Amino acid sequence: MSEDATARSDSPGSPDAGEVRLAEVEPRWNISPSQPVIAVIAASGSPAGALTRKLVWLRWGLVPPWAKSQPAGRGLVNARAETVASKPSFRSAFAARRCILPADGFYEWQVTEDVAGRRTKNPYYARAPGGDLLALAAVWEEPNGPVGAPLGSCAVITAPANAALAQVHDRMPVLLPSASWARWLAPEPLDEASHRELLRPAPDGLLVVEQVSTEVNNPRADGPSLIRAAGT
DNA sequence: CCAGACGTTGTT
DNA sequence: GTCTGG
DNA sequence: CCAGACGTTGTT
DNA sequence: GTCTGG
Repeated sequence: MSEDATARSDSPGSPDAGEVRLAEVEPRWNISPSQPVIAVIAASGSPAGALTRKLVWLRWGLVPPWAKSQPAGRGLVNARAETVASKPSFRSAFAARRCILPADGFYEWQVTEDVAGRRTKNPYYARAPGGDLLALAAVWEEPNGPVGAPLGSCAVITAPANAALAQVHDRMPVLLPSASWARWLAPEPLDEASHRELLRPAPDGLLVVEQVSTEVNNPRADGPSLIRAAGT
């Protein structure tokens, strides 16, 4: 699966790499792993009970804190809601560095086999019916190496697909309702009850899911036409 | 004890 | 850093 | 996530 | 098949 979200994203400038300057953000329609995404995190030093937030650029593909630097691969793109609290790669991030990736929607791929046994990958775009931004739950890490990796990194948390998406794929990103944003972003461990309450599949009816052109299968393709429903 | 993995998705 | 496997 | 590349010595 | 790049 992939949360190739249509967050508004662009390459950060060298100075202030992690700082988001909204006026310079360009819209994106095909964000894939390894690329910068905009994340909402708790501002450091915000007092408990008076959380302040800030926007930062993170690279999609979490690099665990014990890794010396950016690994060869793409990093850890997803973390399962069922295991994110205990896996060594995510445990510390889940305890102290939860974040939200704002996105207008996300893609999921339906893999099917035709009669000849060939696999086809058909993309679907999921979004809120009213056009509201979605809040994708994620965890993040600070950059590890001394120099060379200016951005932090993040992994999207997934849960079992809800009914709206189950026909397309068996997993989906965890989507957080606004009422839970503050609790999710607070930089301290989540109690077990909150963990179970927040990290579950989105309610059915939250999303409209439409098939889109396989044009989006090319990671270099971008533009508003990618989210146009197929056949329209 | 030390060495080596540490993640997911999807595919076989 | 921490857990798992040998 | 998907798409596309994947390699070196030595020869033309 | 597997890795890299986007």
